[in-house]
Amino acid sequence: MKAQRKRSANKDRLAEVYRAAAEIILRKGYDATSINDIANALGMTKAGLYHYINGKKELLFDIMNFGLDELEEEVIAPAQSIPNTAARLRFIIASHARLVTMGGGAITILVDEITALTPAQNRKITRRKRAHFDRLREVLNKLKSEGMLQDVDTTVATFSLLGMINWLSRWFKHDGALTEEQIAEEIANIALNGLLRPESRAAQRGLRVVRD
Amino acid sequence: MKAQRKRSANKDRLAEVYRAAAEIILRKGYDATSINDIANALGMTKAGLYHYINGKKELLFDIMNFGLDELEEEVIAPAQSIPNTAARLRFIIASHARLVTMGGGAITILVDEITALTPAQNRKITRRKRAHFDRLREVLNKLKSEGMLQDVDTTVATFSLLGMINWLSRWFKHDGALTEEQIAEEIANIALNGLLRPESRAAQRGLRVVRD
DNA sequence: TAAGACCTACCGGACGGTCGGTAAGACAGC
DNA sequence: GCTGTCTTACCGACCGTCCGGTAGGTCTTA
Repeated sequence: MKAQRKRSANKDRLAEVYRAAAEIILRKGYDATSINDIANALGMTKAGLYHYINGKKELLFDIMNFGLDELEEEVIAPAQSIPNTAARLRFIIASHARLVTMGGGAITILVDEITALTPAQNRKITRRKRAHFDRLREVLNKLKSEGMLQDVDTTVATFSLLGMINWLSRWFKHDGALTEEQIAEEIANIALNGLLRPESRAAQRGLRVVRD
Repeated sequence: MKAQRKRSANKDRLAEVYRAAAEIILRKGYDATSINDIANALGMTKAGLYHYINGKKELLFDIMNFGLDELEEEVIAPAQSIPNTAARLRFIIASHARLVTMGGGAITILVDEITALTPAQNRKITRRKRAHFDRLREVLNKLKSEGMLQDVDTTVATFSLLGMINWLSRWFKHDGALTEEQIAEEIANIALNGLLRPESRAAQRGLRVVRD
């Protein structure tokens, strides 16, 4: 029964469906997006759209997997060939940021609408996300063992990196002052070098202000 | 007709309503949370809950304003009394992070469910968010004029800071390895000092890997 | 002529919200 | 201290709307 075997003729239109659905879901959120919204955006009726998809949840699940495929293809795989660890980290940050800002690539983000999935789907996506997280943290651990990392917890650092990058989709506008390329570089700089100049760090370092 | 004049007897229960609603909305998202969900969590029926609220959107709007009040009270106001700019920035980052992780404080985050609001409500929340963003960027600009900032775009830097902090709510678990206090410090360190040791930056600096 | 790509029409259910109540208490007058 | 009035804090039943999903038909293309 499952619409598994999509032929090549079909495939182009199916990609359009994914692209349109991802764009709307990203903008309005999964729950607030109706099947009709997606169908209309494609110049179709709801029933027509059901010719291509097997349900709303499965559509979301497919799009998430598509986004994760993209991430592995465009960020992880090419990063493997960069021998220097610091340079590899920079590449991962910048290219992931580019994936978020570039048209369509923003799909990676809605990987976080996991609550809308069935438990089984949720588990699969969570596992893939977890694998990506671990790979990224592994890079930081390697840097640490090479003595190149500041004294930071690599788990918190990994989450912070992903936070910076994923938050991009909330504020980035294509007609803004900076290009996708410039923003990717800026984010990599901020993450790797921090905000303060090394010689200006005395003023805040060691200072802790705690509220009770 | 509007339920404006809530007496003090009423007020405690209203706070409970907000707290319960915020907790559920934060966990499941606004659209996926039904009025019934909130009512049940309070041991009430839907109609009973409507004794306290004037509608789902207005409930969300009230909670958002509550979160922003909290942010100004616990982060912005106390920061004013810190004269050193770098120390002030560190305090803002750490205390905002604490606000996100501490119980109930996570409310700040759902300020980002703005699409669910009416246009008028949306405008008001957006204005308050914008004001906060501007205040934060102003701190960075001041640091820049004092020559203490690295060569970064302060707009991108501000968004990145907020991204790191807000993303916290997605991964922080109260029973994790680090305390709220430790995580706040870690995030402040990462943001201010970056990931790489200053003397280890040559390997990646100036290196750009671009895909086409 | 058969399959693919759509459509119109419809269903069951969930949702936000409303309505007419009511139990329990506060408070006044006698 | 009893009675009648008013208010608060809720409830059960219900309504109209919209949503995800389906059944069955029609048009097009190879």
